[in-house]
Amino acid sequence: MAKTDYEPSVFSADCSSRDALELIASKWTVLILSALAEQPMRNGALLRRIDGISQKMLTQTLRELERNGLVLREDRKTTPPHVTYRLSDIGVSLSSALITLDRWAEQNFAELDQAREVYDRQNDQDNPRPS
Amino acid sequence: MAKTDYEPSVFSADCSSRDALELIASKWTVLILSALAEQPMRNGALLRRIDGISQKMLTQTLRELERNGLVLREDRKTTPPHVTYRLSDIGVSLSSALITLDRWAEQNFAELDQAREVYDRQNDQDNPRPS
DNA sequence: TTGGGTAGTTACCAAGTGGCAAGTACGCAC
DNA sequence: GTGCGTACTTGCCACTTGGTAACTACCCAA
Repeated sequence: MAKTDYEPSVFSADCSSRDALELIASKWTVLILSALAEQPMRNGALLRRIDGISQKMLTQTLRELERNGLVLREDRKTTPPHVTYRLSDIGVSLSSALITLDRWAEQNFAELDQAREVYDRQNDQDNPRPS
Repeated sequence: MAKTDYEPSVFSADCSSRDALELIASKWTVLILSALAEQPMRNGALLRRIDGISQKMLTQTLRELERNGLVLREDRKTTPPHVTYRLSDIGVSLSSALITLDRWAEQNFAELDQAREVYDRQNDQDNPRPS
């Protein structure tokens, strides 16, 4: 049961830091936490900010983040519903690392695209489709 | 076709920086790049360093990283085979951000575990399983 | 001729991810 | 009482992820 007997390392499958890594190293997690780092948001605002996310994935990911204490959910219990999500302290501590990832992706995606093109072209040459 | 017409942002589903984010924000990617940041390694060494990874996922992820230019594959074409993987320059530029994630997970997983326990206990109370 | 050593590849299968669309809840304005 | 607005929840279904195990390739040593 006690997983903390191990030297805590993400390289060890038994250490629950691996679980933590799996949670935070996911596309929707990165985007949601980055969005909430800008400012606290409601469900609808997140839906609009994060292009392409579905209601289902948003709710599902928010629940998981809330469950792990990274996001706080404030429900005013009004009608119509008014629910606000914000980062917890520990969520804030994570968000800067995640935003670094965002920026890296935004600054370097062109180079990745180019490398992919080169690689695929070479691969097509190596394995030419027999006509 | 030209995706760069958009303001490049991971929040836009059409920007290929989103694809880049999806590539780098994955568990095995983070672990492999972090391992290679320590030193260049061969297939077997990576298998040993990254506890729990299968040969299949290792090869698959390495290919994808190579395809995107983050990892360089050096094959000595000897028998028995001797293949070394190392980070490219752009891979190195990414690795520090990824290692920050590793460290965050290692330092904070206990707090996440605790939050999860609290959340689940409350949830069980709210929805008691009818006996 | 058989087995070892390295780096794979392939087939099969179970579980998870994620989209879409329809349904739920509920008090308020009309 | 009908519909609106918000925040979900559910069911269905396709696609992806990822594990296991067996197989390939090649040269060398015993």
